[in-house]
Amino acid sequence: MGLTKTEEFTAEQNDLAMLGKALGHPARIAILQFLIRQKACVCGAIVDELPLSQSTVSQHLSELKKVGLVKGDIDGPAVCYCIDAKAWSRLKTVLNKLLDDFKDPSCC
Amino acid sequence: MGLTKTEEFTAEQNDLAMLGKALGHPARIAILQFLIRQKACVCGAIVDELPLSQSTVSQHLSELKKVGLVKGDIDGPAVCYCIDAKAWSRLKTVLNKLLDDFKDPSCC
DNA sequence: AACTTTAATCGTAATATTACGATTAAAGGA
DNA sequence: TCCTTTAATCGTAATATTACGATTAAAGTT
Repeated sequence: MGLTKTEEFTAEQNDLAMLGKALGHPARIAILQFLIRQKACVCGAIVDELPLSQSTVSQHLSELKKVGLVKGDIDGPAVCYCIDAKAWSRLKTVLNKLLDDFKDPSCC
Repeated sequence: MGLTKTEEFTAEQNDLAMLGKALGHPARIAILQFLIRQKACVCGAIVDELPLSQSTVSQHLSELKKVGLVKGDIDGPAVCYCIDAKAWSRLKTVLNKLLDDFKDPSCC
């Protein structure tokens, strides 16, 4: 086992879970915060900022790219990463839909 | 390895990551949605709703309890679960702080 | 062409997560 | 008291994640 039963859940549930998972590591939160703060965002600058090796940072970046939150533009031998505005706004929508659905305690 | 370097990140980053991780599985999203929808929320009802075994659901519930999003009140031999309104509102605050920090593409 | 810089990928080891059946513990009912 | 119901925990197996060093690939420079 150890294999998530993706097929058994709705697309919305899997979508939210994928995004949540992407946010589920402090290094990836740190990367996103850094990309928000900085306007220039060469990969090397992220590596310098984080207490992790280059290969590990690259792995985290690739998770964030996989869910689309971050995109990278090749710039010479370097890569300029940044937040994908469209994906970010979708993240907000999807997450706020869940967050705002809960209104009233009313139980327990 | 395989061990997250928690000490190297800020409390805020770890906090956000913990919450994100809790949302990072479709079963846990489904549980939260169910708890939002239903007002009564006996554990057995959640097990019936999900395509997972009782023990697996219990494990997911315990993850959600660990981060405080869900609390359980013992009610005879059953347990009534519900969303912790305070934790939920903290989740909203913390998450929206991150989400709203990003304004402008301006890069790449 | 040879060299440098930059980032992705490979290989590997350790730890974590997911899932299930079986067992246990707690509470109520017969 | 014994039995039933309900949910947590245990034990276990499979898969996933995290992290690193080493290597590779791509792009520019000399």
